[in-house]
Order: sequence, then C-alpha cells, then structure tokens
Amino acid sequence: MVGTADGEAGTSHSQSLERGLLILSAFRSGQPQLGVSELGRCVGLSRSTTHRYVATLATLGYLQQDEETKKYRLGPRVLDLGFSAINSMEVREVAAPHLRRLSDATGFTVNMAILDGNDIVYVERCRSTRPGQREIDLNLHIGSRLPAYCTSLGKVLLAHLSPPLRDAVLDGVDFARRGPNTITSRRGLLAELERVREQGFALNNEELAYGLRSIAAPIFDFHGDAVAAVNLAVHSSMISMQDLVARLGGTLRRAAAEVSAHLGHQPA
Amino acid sequence: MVGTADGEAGTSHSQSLERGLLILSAFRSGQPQLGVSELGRCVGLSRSTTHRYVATLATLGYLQQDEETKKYRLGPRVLDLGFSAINSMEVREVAAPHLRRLSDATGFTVNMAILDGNDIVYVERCRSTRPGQREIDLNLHIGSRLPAYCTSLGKVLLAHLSPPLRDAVLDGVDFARRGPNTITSRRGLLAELERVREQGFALNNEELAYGLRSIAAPIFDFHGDAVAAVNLAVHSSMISMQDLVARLGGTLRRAAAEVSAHLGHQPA
DNA sequence: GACGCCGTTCCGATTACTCGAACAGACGCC
DNA sequence: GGCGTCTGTTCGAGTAATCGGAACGGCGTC
Repeated sequence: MVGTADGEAGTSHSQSLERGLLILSAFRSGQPQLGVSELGRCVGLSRSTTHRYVATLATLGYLQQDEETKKYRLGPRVLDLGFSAINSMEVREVAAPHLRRLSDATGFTVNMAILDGNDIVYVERCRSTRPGQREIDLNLHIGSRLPAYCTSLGKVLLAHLSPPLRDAVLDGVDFARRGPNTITSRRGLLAELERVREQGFALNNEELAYGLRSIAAPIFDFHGDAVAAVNLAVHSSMISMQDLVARLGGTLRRAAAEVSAHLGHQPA
Repeated sequence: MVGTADGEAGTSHSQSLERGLLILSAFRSGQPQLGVSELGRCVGLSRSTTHRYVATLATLGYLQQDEETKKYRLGPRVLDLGFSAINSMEVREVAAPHLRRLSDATGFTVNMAILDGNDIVYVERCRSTRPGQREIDLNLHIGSRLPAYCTSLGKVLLAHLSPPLRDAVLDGVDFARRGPNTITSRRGLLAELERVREQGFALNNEELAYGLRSIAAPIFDFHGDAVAAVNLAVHSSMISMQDLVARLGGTLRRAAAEVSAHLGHQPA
C-alpha cells in the first residue's frame, strides 16, 4: 500500500472533526433547516453516522432541532464562534469609529473587507445615513462574500499582495463578466493591479454590477501588509468617476491612513 | 455494566468533534492568539492530539497560523459559520428595515436580541444617527451577550416564555446587582415579568448600569412565540421614564407589531 | 394496509484515533 | 558556547472510538 500519498493532508488530520464541520457548513447554502438524511446525502455519509455527528452538535448547542419538523438548524453557539472571530479582529475594532465618521462625513455607504482566497469578506459596514440616498444593496451584510477581481476592495487587496501569493490567488480566479466593465482577463487584471498599487487606491466603475461605482483604499498593519480595505460605494447616477476621485478620494484615503496609523503602520 | 448512565449523551456522541469544537471555543475567552501547548492545557489533551485537531482546523480554514509566533488564531471560515447562523434568522432579515426606520424616527439607538438560556444575544443594532446624541455604549456589538434579568430586552423575552420554561431558566440566574435599580430576587423578577406581560412592554431604569434607560417590545412569530425583542436605549439625562413610555412607547410597539405581522403573527 | 420516507438505536468489525517519545528550533541564562 | 526549557511538529504501535448495515417506530401517501 502507498497509504501516505492519498488524501489531502496525509498525516495529521482528524476525519471526525472534518466531517462534523462539513455538516455545519452544509447550512451555509440556502435552506436553514436540514434533516439528517438530507445532511447525510450532502456530505456523503450514512444516516447513522450523520446522526451521530448531528446529535453531538445538537447537545453542544451548535445545532437546534425543530420540535415539529425534526429537522435541524444552526444554534446559538455558532453565533458565539462567529462573533469571537469578528471580535478577535483588531482591525475591525480600531476601524469602526473611523468608518462611521467617514460615512457621516460623506453620506455614502462605507464597507470594510478582508481577503480570503479569491473572495473578499465584508467585516464591517456603515450604511449611508442620508435617508434620501439611493439605496445600493446587493443584499450585502457583514460576512457576505464577493469575488475579489471585480470589486474595488478586492482589487486594492490583491494589488498589495506579494507577487507569488497574488499569482497563486489569480490562478483560481474565474473571470466571469458581472457588469458592463468587468475585467475579464488575467492580463487585464494584472495591469489594473499595477495601476492600483501605484496610485494607492482602486476604482470600480460598474465592474460588479450595473450602476455601481466605488473607490477603495488599503489599510496596513505594522508589518506593512494590507490586512483590510475600506471603500465608499455610490450609485453611478450620483457621481461621476472624476468626482468620485476628486471629492471622495482624499477623505477616504485619509481615513484609511488613520486606521493604519492606529495599527502601528509607518508610512514609508 | 451500567454503561449507559455515565457521560452526557451516553450513546451517540462523537468525541473528536466535541474536542475539535472545544478547541475552537477556546478562542472565545480573551486572547485571540493561542499556541498548541496552551490549547492542549485548556482542553486537557496532549500536545500531539491537540496538534492534530489544530492542524485539521487550520487546513480547513477555521484556524490560521501566525507565521511569526507560530500561534493560531480564528480563520475566515469561522466567520462564514457565524454569519450563516445570523442570516438564517428570518426575524432579523425581516426586521432590519423597520429597525432602521425606528432609529431614524426617534434618533435613538435600536437593538434587537434573542434569548439564549440566561442571556440575551444582540442580533441587530442601529446606532443613533444624530451626531450630538450622547453615546451609550457598553462596548456592545452584534453577538454580544448580556444577562436577561437586568435588561429590558431580556425581561420582555422572559415574560413571554411558557411558565415551565421560564422557571427552568430562572433557576440558573445569578441575581447580581449591576445598577442602582437591579432586581435582585427571583420573587421580584417574577412580579416584574407579570407586569411586563400585561402591559406588553418592558422598561429598564438603570437596572443594568448607571444612567441607562430603555424600553423593549416583543416580536412574535406565527406561532405566537416571542422569538425576539427590540428596544430603544437612551441615557437617563435625555428623557424621563414617563416620557420614555409616552413619547417612544407607541412608536416602538408599532414597529415591533409590524415586524410580527410580517412573520405571520395574528394579534389575538 | 403496504409502501416510502423519516429520525433514531443497536451492534460487531475495523479503522481512525490517542498518547508517549523523539526531533528541531527559539529563547533565556549562566 | 553549552546548557535547560520552552515551543511546534512527526512517528509509531496499541487501543478505543468510530462506521455503516440492519432494524424499530412514527408519519404521510398512494
């Protein structure tokens, strides 16, 4: 037998833990209520095995069983986990008041995101406070994911990755057209990232969706790594690309720089 | 052999899964960076065993290893879990726009919470938009927990529990004094809950902390269960208790009733 | 009432797990 | 420089925790 060559991690890997977490993750997609059999099919396990994991998760509070339908849904302990993840983010804590001020000052929606593989993950969000403002809402909330290549937040984060890491990430990108101006080639994106890196901010002119514009700036920690990015999202009817840069660019970059400074970043 | 009587769940229980999740939970308390040895001591396992779980969690993205310190922190996949938990809450989705409107209309901070055991868990939060407003912030964010017995949100949720369930919950309450007017006896709380139930809303007059007042109303689903509660939080210098009820009570209760109606609740 | 599906329980076979021991590296201390 | 002790990590042999098939009871439906 070869033995060692198969699987993913070979040596140290806990099958049970992986399967249990796989079951938990199954609740991400769509339906919030799942039964044992459904889950079993989802993760490719027998009903009995699935049930054991589900029962374990339920007694620990990670799942709750609906008394009527006998199906399971995520429990409050999962919330705990998620929130300790969020709250363990120094960046977010430090940035929150600055983002609020930025949103108040500009009247636009402010988002903060981190990079996770090909995706960006929203970790903070301040909706525009002006009631009359046209609502831009692709059903985004904290925790939402979007592909990095077609968002200002994603581009600014990719632009400040080390070249080998950036290339590794780009290998996995599916350059699907999502808006009128989506960058649909690796070559094009690389050129764009170069530009973003030089000018210190990223623009998005309807690359993700029709009518959506944004400008994003990076947040650096004390190592000089871009650990997060912050953007202003506007509707194309509200502002031209020129004005986006001229009127909002400075304020945005100043806010991002303040957050970076609080994280110990020393501007070169 | 007795066999079945020992342990917690007896029969179907996955040890590995429980241990793995225990390791994840260890990150809740304080330090966001933990090493293998620390974790091992935390959960009572050998370093090698702990390492296997940690490695598994890391390859799955639930943990990330800091390249310098070699210690681990929570990874982005944990965020996913937490957010699918939040987003699987129908209540929250339905309520969000109403809460925003309520906050805009009153100018005060609006909170929504659910009950989890003795605690309430914040699931939505709209900070007051008026800049001049005095900030009431006990470092609360979505996911924060507070004891139910000394909050308006908690009292209104407890008040609408079925008596046996309510009694079971109260058994675990530690009636610690947290503010000038904290209810510190089970007897007193039961009387208060009765009042809350009758009048349809709960008040908090500095029971949680000095200077903090709030008024809360329940949100019912189509079963008639109080699945969440919403409140308005104010500083005692801003408004008297009479005005809190007279000026804000109606608006708050109307907002809560609208959300309940959207969930299919039929007022009796 | 027979079928199909569900969640749940039980059991023996087996496989994936446990822990001690050992390694390599980092740090502090004489 | 050479201890001593702390890391994180790897390996292996013994064992205990896990696996999935089979069976039970409860629901709907045809």
